[in-house]
Amino acid sequence: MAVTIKDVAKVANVAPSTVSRVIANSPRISEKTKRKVREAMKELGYHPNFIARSLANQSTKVLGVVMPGAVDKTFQNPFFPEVLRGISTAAHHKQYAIQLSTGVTDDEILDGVIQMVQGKRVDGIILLYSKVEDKVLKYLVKNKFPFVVVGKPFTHEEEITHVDNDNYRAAKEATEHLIKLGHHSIAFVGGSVNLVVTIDRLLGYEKAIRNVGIPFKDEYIVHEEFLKEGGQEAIRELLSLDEPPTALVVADDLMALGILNTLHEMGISVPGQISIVSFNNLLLSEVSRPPLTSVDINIYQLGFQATKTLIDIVSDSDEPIKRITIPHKMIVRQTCQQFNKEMVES
Amino acid sequence: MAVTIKDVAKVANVAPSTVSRVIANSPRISEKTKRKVREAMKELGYHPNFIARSLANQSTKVLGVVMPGAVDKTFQNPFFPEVLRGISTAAHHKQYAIQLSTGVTDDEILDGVIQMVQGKRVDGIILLYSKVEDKVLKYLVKNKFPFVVVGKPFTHEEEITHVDNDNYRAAKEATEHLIKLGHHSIAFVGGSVNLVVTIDRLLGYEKAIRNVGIPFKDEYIVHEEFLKEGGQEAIRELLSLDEPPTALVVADDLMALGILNTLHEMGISVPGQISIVSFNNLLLSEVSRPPLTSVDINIYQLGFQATKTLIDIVSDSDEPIKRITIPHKMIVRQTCQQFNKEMVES
DNA sequence: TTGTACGCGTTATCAT
DNA sequence: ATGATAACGCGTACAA
Repeated sequence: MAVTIKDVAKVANVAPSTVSRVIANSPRISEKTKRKVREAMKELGYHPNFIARSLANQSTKVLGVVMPGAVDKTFQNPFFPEVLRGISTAAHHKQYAIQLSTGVTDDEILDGVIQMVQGKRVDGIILLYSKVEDKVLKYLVKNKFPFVVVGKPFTHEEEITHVDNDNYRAAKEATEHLIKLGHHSIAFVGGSVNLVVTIDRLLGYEKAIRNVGIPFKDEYIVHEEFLKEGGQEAIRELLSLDEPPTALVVADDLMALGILNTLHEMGISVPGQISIVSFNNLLLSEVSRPPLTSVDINIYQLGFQATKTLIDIVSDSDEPIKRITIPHKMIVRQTCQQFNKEMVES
Repeated sequence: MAVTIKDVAKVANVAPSTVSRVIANSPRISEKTKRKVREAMKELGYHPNFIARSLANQSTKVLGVVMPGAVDKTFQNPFFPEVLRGISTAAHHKQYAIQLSTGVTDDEILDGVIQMVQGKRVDGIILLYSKVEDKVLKYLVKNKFPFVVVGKPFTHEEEITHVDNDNYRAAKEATEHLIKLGHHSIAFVGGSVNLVVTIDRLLGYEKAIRNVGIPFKDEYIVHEEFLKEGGQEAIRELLSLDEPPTALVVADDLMALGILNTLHEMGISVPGQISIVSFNNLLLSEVSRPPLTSVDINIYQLGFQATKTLIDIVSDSDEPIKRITIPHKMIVRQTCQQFNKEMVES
């Protein structure tokens, strides 16, 4: 059996409670006994038992992180390691541990969350996605369990603490970038329509084109998963239109990569014949060919701030609701080019 | 305060211990009382408190996962989400939760592990990397704490349960593939020399070339981080040699991607002038240009089996030491080509 | 300043 | 088949 607070107490000739107070560094303990106790702790190699502490405290110092459905490939998106890095850093900083929850179906995920919450395994939860009509989110609100979402809640935005980019503006700017280059036929290739981020970016795109009098065409809107396989289908559909687009706003770098590939196979040059701007600025956007013009959304900060905020919430229950916006920045590389006539004629 | 076992006991008119037995589905409880108790549980919305259970059981039903140093970009390698997916699935399956540990420096990582172990936060640990002289590994062995490593331990291989590919053979086969295509000048671009996987693959490479009488040249061995920035340097060095290689064995797809890019910038065609075979078969190897010939190491299985094994170990302490080898498979795409004279003459 | 005693929610042992 | 009771290791109100 491991060494406990009682063993330390015996060696130091004090009561267990005194040892406990030394651990908490209570000011009501004399320096002398503190030293004595600390020596005993070191001598015995004492380490506090977190489980016991949690039970006594009703607090675990653990944060739950809920990932979206790990439907095989979605998960390979480097977005996740990157948020995790931000989360880890912030958590580690405040001595919190991270518990991960995944599942392939929505019910499995909800199940995991219920385990975490009801089982009192975690003090708070970080939701790594935001979609319409999400059961997990509903469950958390209903049970008044502390949580933050990375992304923007679909409804009750003002009542839920969340950390997000201004995706509306980001997409608007990205689209305007293309417009400034002379493009008029701009298509939008987004991820799942259930994701709020897709909705926001679509709205930003729409605003930008409407602002300059370009009509919004349904045929120019393609929704696919945030993945490369999706990209291939999407692009083929678009190019078969009577008036094919000369530029694309793509919701994710990985998807853009797939599109780049498809275009290459079709013998269409980027940015020669089609310009592309995408989102996330993943590592791989630098090494794609050509390197992607991509909106950096500061994924690390998304995770970091979400965690920091959640810790504030769990450690002070009347922390106000916050809406934190992480700045984005368009990184111009080589997938965009001035519009010219040959594009459509080729 | 949440509903406890006692509340249920009262409602069902039984003792708390009986409720506990019903939860464990003890055969020594009559079906009648079981029904009664279960009804009470449902009525009150009872959920067992995992923390309390852990304290009583001395077991948490949590597995710790230790990632390598999150030195900014290394982490973006999709390898990690993919192992995590395997780990999650296996863990979920057996009702285990996953606790993540990261840190940027080695000491920070060790620190996290010590917290997990001494704090009794986890029942066992999965090490997601294997490098020479690893303090974490040493710590775990010294404390006889249950763990498995994904990869091959540098020493005491027979005494440590681990799940790995046969990287030696995989690299040997990859190299032989190039040899069969007529290549004689084959370079090896590996990741950090401290990683055992790098060492194994290098040995496999060496064996393959020695087998056919090709001398091993130091100048043909380049070590860089498993990253794309690294790739760029590596390739420049190689091509400045008197007798530049006509083929490359590259330790990671992400790195290969960087190399592909660099070569393109230098006006060197792949596979026209240089052939490449790399490892991991990440999603992105399909969408690179040209698509990468890559050895699929079945990352998901690596995580899945490691977790399954670890659970076996923690639930039955005299489980024997195991060495599990996950099969690999070379996926031939378009980065390799028959050697011909023009390659060197161009 | 320090010690005593109880509670946190379970499980397990020993009775009955 | 079930109930009392004592752990598990720690925190804390209350007492001294």
